[in-house]
Amino acid sequence: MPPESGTPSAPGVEAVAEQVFVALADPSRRNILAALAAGGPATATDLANRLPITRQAIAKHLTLLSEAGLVTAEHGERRRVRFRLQSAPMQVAQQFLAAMARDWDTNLDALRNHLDS
Amino acid sequence: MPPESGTPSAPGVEAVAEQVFVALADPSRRNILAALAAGGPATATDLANRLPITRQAIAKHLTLLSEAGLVTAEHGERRRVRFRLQSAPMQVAQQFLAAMARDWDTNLDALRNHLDS
DNA sequence: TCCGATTGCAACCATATGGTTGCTTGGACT
DNA sequence: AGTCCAAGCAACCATATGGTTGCAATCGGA
Repeated sequence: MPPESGTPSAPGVEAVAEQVFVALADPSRRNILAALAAGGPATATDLANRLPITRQAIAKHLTLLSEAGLVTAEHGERRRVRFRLQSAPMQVAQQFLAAMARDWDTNLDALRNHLDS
Repeated sequence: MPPESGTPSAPGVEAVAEQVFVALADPSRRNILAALAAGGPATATDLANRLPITRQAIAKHLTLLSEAGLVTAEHGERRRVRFRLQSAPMQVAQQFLAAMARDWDTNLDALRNHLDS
């Protein structure tokens, strides 16, 4: 049986969560996401005007964010590519965190009960 | 005004969240945490028996996890050091994720309203 | 047609990261 | 005293990562 249900090509909850964690672990990436949240969809060069790093660095981060599903690239007129935020993977990661924390506390309780017996 | 309330030496929500993201971005670190969740508090050598990496690698990961607040080191008898899970930072990171996703959707709504006007 | 602006691609660089081997330290037990 | 086992420390290595510069391709407009 496949490890996941839903869309046939679903990468798995943990895989999505890992990509989100990797993405959010970097400050520059968080800055890019914050800029997109504040100013709406934008291109790489547009972001390069507001952030202290070069356009190419931003482009690399955007491909990583795109692979993580946190942004989607929409090709518009005049060869421009606008990137839009996508909150779905973050909610997956959030569920993953919640399940992990719950698992920890559950097993801690089980350990406590074991020590009582 | 200080950026945070609560304990005077509080590192800030984003800083805690970043450390959690960094910690959880690595599979070996997640394996260590899973082993601790499954078997209860354990030492580095104990974990090295269950995981496919060396004790020293695990020790490095444990110091990182300890700095992130995800585990606490308790020194016992005969120079043993046991590591115990700590779920509090994960809940902080979870709140951070939730706030971020909410912020994204809020600003997307604001953009939509702006386009309507 | 030429120019400016924008995207994509490639090479390169410095540092961080994950992991290993090897050695020392330090008890606890015989 | 000698031995065994666990922990700490240090050097080292390969690769990943974040960032840069430079260049080619492509489009719209003067």
